Amino acid sequence: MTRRTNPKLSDVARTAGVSLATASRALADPELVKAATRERVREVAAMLGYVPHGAARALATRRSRTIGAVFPPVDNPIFAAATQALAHDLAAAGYTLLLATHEYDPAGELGATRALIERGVDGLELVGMDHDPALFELLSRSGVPYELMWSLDPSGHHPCVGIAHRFASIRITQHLLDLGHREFAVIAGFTAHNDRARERLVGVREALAGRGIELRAERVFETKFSAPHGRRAFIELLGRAPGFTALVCGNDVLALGALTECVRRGIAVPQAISIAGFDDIDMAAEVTPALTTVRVPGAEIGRVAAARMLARLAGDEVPRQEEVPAELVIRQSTGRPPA
Amino acid sequence: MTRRTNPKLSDVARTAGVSLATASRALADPELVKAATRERVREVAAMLGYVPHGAARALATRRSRTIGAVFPPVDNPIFAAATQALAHDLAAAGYTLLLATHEYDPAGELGATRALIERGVDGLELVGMDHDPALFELLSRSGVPYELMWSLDPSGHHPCVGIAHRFASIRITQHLLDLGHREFAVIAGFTAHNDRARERLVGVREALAGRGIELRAERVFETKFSAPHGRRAFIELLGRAPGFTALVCGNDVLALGALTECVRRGIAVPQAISIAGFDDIDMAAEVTPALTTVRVPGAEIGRVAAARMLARLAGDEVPRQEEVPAELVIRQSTGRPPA
DNA sequence: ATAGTGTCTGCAAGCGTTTTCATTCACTGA
DNA sequence: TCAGTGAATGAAAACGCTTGCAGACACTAT
Repeated sequence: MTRRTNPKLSDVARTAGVSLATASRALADPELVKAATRERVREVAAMLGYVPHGAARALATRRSRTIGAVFPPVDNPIFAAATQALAHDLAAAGYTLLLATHEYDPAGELGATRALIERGVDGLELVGMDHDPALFELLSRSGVPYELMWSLDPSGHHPCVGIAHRFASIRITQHLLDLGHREFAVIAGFTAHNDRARERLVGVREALAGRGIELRAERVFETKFSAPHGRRAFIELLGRAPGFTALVCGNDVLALGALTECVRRGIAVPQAISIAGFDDIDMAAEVTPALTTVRVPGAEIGRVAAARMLARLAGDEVPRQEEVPAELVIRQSTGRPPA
Repeated sequence: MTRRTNPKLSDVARTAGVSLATASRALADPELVKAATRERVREVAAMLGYVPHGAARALATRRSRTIGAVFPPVDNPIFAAATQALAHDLAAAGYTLLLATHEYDPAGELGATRALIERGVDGLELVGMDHDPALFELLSRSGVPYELMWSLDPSGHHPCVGIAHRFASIRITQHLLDLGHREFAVIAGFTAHNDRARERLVGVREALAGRGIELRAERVFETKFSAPHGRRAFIELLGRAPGFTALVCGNDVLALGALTECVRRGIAVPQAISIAGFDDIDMAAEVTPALTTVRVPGAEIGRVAAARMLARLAGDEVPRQEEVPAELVIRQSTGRPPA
């Protein structure tokens, strides 16, 4: 069997007995062509199993109907939720998601972004504010519309949708302060190249400073976002500067790691130590004790980002910044400090 | 400021004082052009901020350097892990991932697949064996190389990489049988259009049948893969046909939902009820009691799928089927049944 | 009859690359 | 000196689609 090449539009046109232009219009701008012709073309297309050639179309129309997204690892549940929402909502509007990830490194992110732009994405979704200046330059040169997800831009310069990390962090810290805690420790994500991690840490510091409490340097540990790393960080803190009664974690995954270690060691949570997370991933409500955290609506961010991008591509105006609510969720992992 | 259009290759060529052909070669086939010329072209390209136009290149070369993947919701941690691995490994080889998802529905999957093929993907990754016949027809018509991930094809017809779900399910059920359990219940994922869910359920039935035990219909509940759904299913089973001492779940997310409800109700796990999951997501090891489960190496599946696809695109032969190991992981959520 | 008005269709010029084929040019060896 | 060789370059033809423009045609209003 000879591997016959896929039928192209000219084949459809010829078989249907119309010109290339008419065939194109019959499929793309149905109202421009007489009903009978249109039907004939469509039937022939279906019969031949015609599949449009996206690259050719993209070349002619200068649009790829493709949106790029550059994420840190999407196996982080919160990014997975956003990716899912993004892919789903874009697909509903006829767009497809080109996904690239990086390991929280500026070089990887820049390369990934460049790859997406080369693929001709119509728009680009990025995470956070911290980016290589070369990335912003690339963005403005290429003229691709973009959105920064997750954070809000203090400079008001970039279109973005996200939450106020620092403020949310202040609130959860105040919750612990209000419970009576004075001895704090923090397991943060790496703050280099990550404004979310940084702002959350700053939030803790500010909230404490507001009550005249200083966060001791040896009570802060930066690590990778994973449960095992969270556990190890907790062990490290316990060894290095014990005596804290409240542990604020950079995200839920880290908090769950710390929580597991507590269970393992028989440290009562929250009676001996209170633990707070950030993100409110699905599991936060499922573990015991359920985790006090800040709900970061990842899926909602993905949805809003998709909607904003689609609106912009349709020529509509959207607010420069869009804040989604980050709600404090008090569960069982935080309580009064031991007397 | 006039929005100057992006420089194209002809601009680079003119500025560098060479022909279009030479410019193209200088960037793509460096060895074909004299070192001096090559350098000049490259410098000009960098200076002008030239970014190749992917659609034009794809049209000319008939390759997009893009791989499509169609997943069920990627916010399921196990699929998220595979997506991450896939995107990462493809990127390392200069390919980008076009991601589409669906809600476990054949129509959505078919549409998503068609969209990817229209985008001109060089290869396609799908999940599982259950697909609309129209999808397979589309696949063979278009001639796009594809891989089925997650399962193994009993017919040996399709290229695939995955695990033997039924066998793994039999093993974890036998583990429970060996502990002395005789009263089983199952929370399964929806088995329609999902061979993994179906095979896992069949595995439980077969293992029980092997010991002369029948799985009662009212002890089986199919539901959506989410922790809340798992919890509700558990409550339903408890109300409908109590008395089971072993609960086998279609995946870890369902199992964690059931586990949470046990903790909530003070049902001792594993003393009163043993719970087994499937997948070994990160959280399985973090909860208390830690979950007995089958390790499905999602990231590994993604890696192997990427490697196989890249090899095939490079013209290499790969084995038609590749099985990745699915290991039984015995933790604390399973034990002897109550006397 | 004639001009005027739409509606439908076709021609052909792009879109920005890659790649085949031919050409030029500087060498080489006889 | 001259054909022969190989390396470097250029001209131009694809790749498969969209779309501006103009023509053909059937009407209607004058």
